[in-house]
Amino acid sequence: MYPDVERDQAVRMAEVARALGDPVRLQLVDVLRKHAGKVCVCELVPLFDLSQPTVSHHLKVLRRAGIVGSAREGLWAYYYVIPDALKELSAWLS
Amino acid sequence: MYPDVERDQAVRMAEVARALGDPVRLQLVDVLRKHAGKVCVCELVPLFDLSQPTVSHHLKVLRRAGIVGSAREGLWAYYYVIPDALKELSAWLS
DNA sequence: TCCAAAGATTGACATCTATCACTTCAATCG
DNA sequence: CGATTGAAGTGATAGATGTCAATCTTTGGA
Repeated sequence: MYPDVERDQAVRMAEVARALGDPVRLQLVDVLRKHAGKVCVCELVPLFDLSQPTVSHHLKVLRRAGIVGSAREGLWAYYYVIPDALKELSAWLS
Repeated sequence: MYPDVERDQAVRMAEVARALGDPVRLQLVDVLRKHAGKVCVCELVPLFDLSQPTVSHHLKVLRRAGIVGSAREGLWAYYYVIPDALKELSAWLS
């Protein structure tokens, strides 16, 4: 009925969707996007009623999915949304 | 730093994203969308290297997330994408 | 050199998930 | 009615996930 032109693409997009499939991670991305720059972890943690390691874990999931990147500056770690990381999924959804 | 204007919205969108966070389910939605009408389960099952109950399970997940609907017609069950089900997430991603 | 602070990692735990074989349910047709 | 067929439900199981307390690592300052 249908050739699987989509298999690899589906795997990639599902990976991104799964990473966004948690309210905390979706809000993290939302904050990072709205700030249009890098945000310190120390600012992100107080936004949630979660321990620091848990927030760190969610950021790691987002990083693994290629949605965010991080940069250390001194004691602090800054996170930012990787441009175009959401593009493929966004285009498919539209 | 940021008021949680997004909490409920984030929960809703994350629910949709999580449902799309599996390659099989994403492909199911893709097929249903492209057919722009209802598709019989008996046509969906052979598209995947999965048992019929597993495909049925994935369709149930999509139904619970409000992404697809179903209609029985005689022996057959037809599934279709619910219009606007992906709208909120799509708009946020854009 | 030693301490304090930011953030990541680890270990543990309970819960959820994807999958299948098996069974059940519902509807059509002899 | 009885048999057949499409599809959903059940039970089981291996693996993933979200969370925290405790620990480790790295960096900057006293």
